[in-house]
Amino acid sequence: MKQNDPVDFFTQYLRRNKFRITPERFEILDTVMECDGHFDADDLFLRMKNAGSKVSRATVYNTLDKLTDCGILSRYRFGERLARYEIAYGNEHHHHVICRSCGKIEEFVDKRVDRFARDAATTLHYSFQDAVLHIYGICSECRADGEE
Amino acid sequence: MKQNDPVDFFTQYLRRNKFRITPERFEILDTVMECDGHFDADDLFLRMKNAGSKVSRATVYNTLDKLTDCGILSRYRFGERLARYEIAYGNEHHHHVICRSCGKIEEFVDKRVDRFARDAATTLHYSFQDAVLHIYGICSECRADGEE
DNA sequence: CTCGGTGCAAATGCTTTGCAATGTC
DNA sequence: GACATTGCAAAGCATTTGCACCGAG
Repeated sequence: MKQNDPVDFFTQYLRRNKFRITPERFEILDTVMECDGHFDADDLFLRMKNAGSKVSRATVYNTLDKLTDCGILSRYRFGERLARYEIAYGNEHHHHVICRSCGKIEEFVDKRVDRFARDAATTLHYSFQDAVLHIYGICSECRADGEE
Repeated sequence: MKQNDPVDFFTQYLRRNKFRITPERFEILDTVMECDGHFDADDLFLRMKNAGSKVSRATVYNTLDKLTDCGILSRYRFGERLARYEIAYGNEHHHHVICRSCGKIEEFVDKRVDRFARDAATTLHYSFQDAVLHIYGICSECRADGEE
């Protein structure tokens, strides 16, 4: 049972919202789907540019917005000014542990946190969209380095 | 039993780290302690400027860093580019529910989330510093407005 | 008296915008 | 053909930096 692919999903989203189907949008989606882990807008733009693409930064930003909007991507800010993205489509929802020293990011799944988050939203009469848990600390390698 | 005040606390932090005791730093701390809820660097700078202060933006940013560092303030980014601050000193640790429509932010306390976060950090061999849970949704007023 | 801190203005870095040209519907 | 979308360059905005002066230790 194959889940229908992100290209179809994005096409439907664009149609539903009366956005146009442009080659740039799908070129960006294709490049995005090849990323593993986190990436930022400029990573993506430069990767495309180096691969010979003509897309502009403006279009990359515009499309990243739409991909985030429809849930294909998740957007995060790990205490920085730049936005980082990650593929959400077809991946299990997870949280992040970030090392304040080297910036390394690890993931973990905790359904209980998601459930509590949903409950908290309901209690405060908010509809629930999503919950983002960031845990900050120092990873074991950095602690070892610091001991010298 | 009165807890010793933030001015003493900040003084000790500065001494301990061999930073200088300057009037600007305490002028900023005083203004910060008068804030309720969330504020950003420019809020603070303008409030001080309007009150006749001579402090510069650079000093405000520098001091906000130090106040965050020593734990008097918490710094957040609610999916925006600007950083928001809130007094942490003497307040219970809490999480936030944010309305994606009007930007309203409400707080709630959930010790279980903090405990799970600490456990996750430990499991991944990170020392634990802090955990930030942001829950996004739409508040009841905005949902009502949208129905018209 | 030394060097960290300050104010100011200019620089930076990520993101958005204005505008004329283009291509989808 | 209308008008959303594009590419480009310029603007915007939060924050940082360079530098000359100042003042805490």
